[in-house]
Amino acid sequence: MLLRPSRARGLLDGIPRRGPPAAAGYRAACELAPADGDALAAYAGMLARGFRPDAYTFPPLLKAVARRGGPAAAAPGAVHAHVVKFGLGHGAHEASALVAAYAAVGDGAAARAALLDSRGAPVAWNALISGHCRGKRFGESSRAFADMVRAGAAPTPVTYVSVLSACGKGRDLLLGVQVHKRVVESGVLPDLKVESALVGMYVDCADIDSAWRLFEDMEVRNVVAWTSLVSGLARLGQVDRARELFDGMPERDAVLWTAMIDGYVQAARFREALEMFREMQYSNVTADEFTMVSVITACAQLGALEIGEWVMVYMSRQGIRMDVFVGNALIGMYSKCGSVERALDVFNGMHSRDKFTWTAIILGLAVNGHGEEAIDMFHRMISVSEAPDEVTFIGVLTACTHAGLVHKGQEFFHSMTETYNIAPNVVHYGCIVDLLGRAGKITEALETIDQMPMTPNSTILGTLLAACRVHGNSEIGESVAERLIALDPENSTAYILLSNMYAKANRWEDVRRLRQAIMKKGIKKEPGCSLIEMNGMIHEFVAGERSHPMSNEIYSKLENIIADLRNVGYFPDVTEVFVEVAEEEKQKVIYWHSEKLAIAFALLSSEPNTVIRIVKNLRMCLDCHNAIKLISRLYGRVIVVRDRTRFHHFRHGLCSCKDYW
DNA sequence: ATAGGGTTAG
Repeated sequence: MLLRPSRARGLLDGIPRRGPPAAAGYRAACELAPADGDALAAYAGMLARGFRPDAYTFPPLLKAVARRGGPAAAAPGAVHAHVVKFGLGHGAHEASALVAAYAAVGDGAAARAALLDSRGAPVAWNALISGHCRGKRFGESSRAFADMVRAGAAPTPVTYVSVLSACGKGRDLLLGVQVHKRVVESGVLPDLKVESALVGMYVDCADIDSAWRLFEDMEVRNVVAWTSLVSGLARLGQVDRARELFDGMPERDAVLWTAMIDGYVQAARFREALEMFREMQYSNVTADEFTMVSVITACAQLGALEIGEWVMVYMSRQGIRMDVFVGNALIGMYSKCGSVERALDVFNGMHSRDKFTWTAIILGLAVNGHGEEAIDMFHRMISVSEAPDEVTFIGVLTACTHAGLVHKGQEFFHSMTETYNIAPNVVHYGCIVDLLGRAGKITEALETIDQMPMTPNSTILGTLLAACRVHGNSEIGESVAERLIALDPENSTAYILLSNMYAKANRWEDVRRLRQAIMKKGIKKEPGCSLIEMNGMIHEFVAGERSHPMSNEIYSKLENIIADLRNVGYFPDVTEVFVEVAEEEKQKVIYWHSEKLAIAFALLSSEPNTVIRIVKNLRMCLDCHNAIKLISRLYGRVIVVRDRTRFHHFRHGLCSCKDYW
């Protein structure tokens, strides 16, 4: 028996306090719906008022504690001390909850000890299996199952559900098939829950055919099985098939709706995801935290800040908790909408944070040009003993790039292996190439690529090529472009960057030659596309297109804007025009770039002085960058453009990227 | 008490 009174005291001392006052929307959401940390607060309050815990007190408390993870991992021990202190250590409910909590936070030994306390009750074994599964130790789950069988405990349907879930999440099809056989031999079938779990296991192991077969053989089908199939199909890239299935379903609950919404998110069909969410509300199914995560992610990708804000209101109205997942998603959304302040509000208001929270805020700060603050956040993360992972370091390295901290970035890069035992992957090397490239150290950047232990991919070569373009190093640039084209002949970025580089070096003959080669090969530039949200609607603009209902107004507004710009010295820079057309045509091509259309639309439709936020699918061209700088000054507007790789915050005629992108 | 769907990068 583990008894640690110090931990028990720690429980009462360590009750999370509320963060500093935060903006109204999410604070309402927090207050209406206590987060996990508040379960401990409620318990402490109960003791302070002199109430004694009973058999119903600890299981939910343990569940909340186990969910928190991270540095709070010691907490099950603290609750355990109280369980013993109040003489409740012998109930099967407490024992199972303890087993599950210990297993979920990764304390396998304590979990087994608690299991012994329950004298090996089947429910406690189930708790061990599912607890390990919650803690993402799937191998431990199946080991627990094997031990259970060996110990002679009788598996229940929940046992099979739990171990099948572990097989699926661990992507262990071989083991899953073995368990399936055992299920058949055991005689529990037909059992709706077990059958659904089998379907889910095959789906998770990407064996959709087996999943289908099982599903079709089920005499009675429930929402769980349907849901597994829907999300499985979506995950395998067959969203439309998932949708057909969804449409044919007799009954739809929140989980199924969420699976469908998330299916669209996974397929990068974000507008349809939001459309589904709208339909979900019409159908009077109440969304939950899971739904919100998918919806918020869709908003993030679309840069749909207004809808995102509305989602906050919806959450507080519906009493949906702002748990760690929702909070993390919100930080990502505000960051991706270019609103660091709001991202920080959410971060500060969160009761419990995990490594994803820290990583999200570090990335959010870094990518929006607050490099130094991002690095401060990293130090804070370390000081609260949250372990960084490889993604955290992408944020940290990006921060160094944006702050121009070459030496510091290299130090962090080395610390990955030396201090944190994280092997750098190609993306980390890409960050270093970006870091060096931005500082003009092109040769060192090239050396980094040639010396790294993995083969360079097209992204990292593209990063170097972009650096060559900015710094006018056409010598290295040409050879990098050649490598890039050899690696990925259809990659239009390579041609565009190379062409831009020639243009910068006034090598017009080479530009012409390259353009002809591109035409001959039939390589098409992905059309430029910009999104802007206005009054809760997402408007899409494609370069040169007139599909928007306000097109006539927009194009004439654009003419006025350009006339205004010319009055203050703007001259169209057509050096980066990719297509081979006459000079006047090139100007039109430039004028009708999607972000310019979106800005014209925004100037027509939005309130004065409001921030204009645009999401673009490609890298911005030099001319748009120049023009938008001027627009921000001339019209007194802050304009935030999120392009494929970075953010541009235009204000008073300047851009946060300092003209490097 | 144990059970289906979730968060960070490119």
